Amino acid sequence: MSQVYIENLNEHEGKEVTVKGWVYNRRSSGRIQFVMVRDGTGIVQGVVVKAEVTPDVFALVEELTQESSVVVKGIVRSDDRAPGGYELTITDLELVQLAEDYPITPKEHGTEFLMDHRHLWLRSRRQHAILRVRHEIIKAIRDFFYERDFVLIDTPILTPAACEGTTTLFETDYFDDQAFLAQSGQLYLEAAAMAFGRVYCFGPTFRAEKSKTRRHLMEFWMLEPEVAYADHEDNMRLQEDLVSFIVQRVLKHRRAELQMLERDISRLEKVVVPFPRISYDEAIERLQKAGVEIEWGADFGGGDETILAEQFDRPVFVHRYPTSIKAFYMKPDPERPEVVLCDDLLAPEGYGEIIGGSQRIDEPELLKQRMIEHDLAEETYAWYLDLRRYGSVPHSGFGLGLERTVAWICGLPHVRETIPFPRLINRLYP
RNA sequence: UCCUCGGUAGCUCAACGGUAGAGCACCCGGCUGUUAACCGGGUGGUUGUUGGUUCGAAUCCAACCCGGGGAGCCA
Repeated sequence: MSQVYIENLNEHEGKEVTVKGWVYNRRSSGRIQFVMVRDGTGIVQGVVVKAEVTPDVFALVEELTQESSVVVKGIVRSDDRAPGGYELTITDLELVQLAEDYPITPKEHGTEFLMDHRHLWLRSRRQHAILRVRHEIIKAIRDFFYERDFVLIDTPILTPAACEGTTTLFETDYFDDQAFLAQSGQLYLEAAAMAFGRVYCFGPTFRAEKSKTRRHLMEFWMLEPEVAYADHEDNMRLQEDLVSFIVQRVLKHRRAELQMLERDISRLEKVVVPFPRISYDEAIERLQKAGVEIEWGADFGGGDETILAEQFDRPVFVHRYPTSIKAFYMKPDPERPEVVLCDDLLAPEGYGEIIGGSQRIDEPELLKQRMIEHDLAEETYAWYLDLRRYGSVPHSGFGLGLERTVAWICGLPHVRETIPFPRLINRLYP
């Protein structure tokens, strides 16, 4: 008799199976005991009746502590009284290890305590639901780009210099030289786009900003596609296609997890193309109309983004920001050089910016000029300028923050639960 | 870095100038269908740290440490 996973128990009704897992909780009532067993795929209630097992097994079950590891034999029965619809009438139980007092009890805990025990917190149902949605989103992203014949290009994590000069980088020693942890793969990806046409990278990204908000991690995962010969409009279409594809996929495959998280699914069902597009100019007008004191030329704060996003029922593009507040590589609008061909995609319900994208400068002279303006060392970026010397073409790309996307789709108030081991400003443990 | 809220039992919290408490966890006992089971009993405290005010401080004051939320910055 081989191991059966709890998520497949319905295929074994009436049969005796072996489940290998951990004790989630235990209740007793004299001559009958209920042991909740989880195995990573689900939770099932085991019923131990004193008259139906050996005295040794019954006594052993009485000793079981939360999270003790056990191998359970039992008969699968359908029962309306059981959480999940199926339960296991236990015939035998083998203790693998008796767990010490488990810190995370079935009662409430504070965030600090749970974060200190993140390695154990991952065993809880809520964390399972979130991380399975994350898993589904990652799979959706990879499928989306595979189906569209993009090539995955892994960009380096150790880099010699900043991508966008303003951001703080984690510094490290590189054989007595200086190196930084990558804050973006974009520049390398532009090189790859000139080689392969349609490419993307998807990996960890590091920012040493002393940010302390619900939207920031020091280490987060970013998806960055880059497409040769794509202009700003093509870029936004790719973004909305991707985001709606991700949402549809999660709705299709992870509905149970969303329900466990008590996510308002109707809000997600509205996320279909096309997404509304408003210019930065229009966004400023909308904010001023809403009573926000903001002038043309200023960047938006988190609150401003929320006000804008609340005016729509699906993610909204804000495009053509002032050149002065955006990155050096963004291409100015030929008809209005004071703005660049860029876009931010703001998620609904106050989740803020999940994508930032732009068409890139393809003229060598302008790019060189911008790099001088931004005090970027020419020798460090010589290779990047080469891309404009040898067959330069219009091209565009964007970056999608995975954790913000997971937080939005799951309806979580904070990004820290969207990654297995979050790196926050004051947390490097566990 | 700044603003704001908080730190009391292993955990979640109460007591807000006058003997430091409850629920859960844990230990003992009871219960044949429990659903964060329930019922009875028990163990468990340098009230974040240091100093001050007071007859008396968890409580009031100051500094510091740690954490939550927010700002800036960004995905």
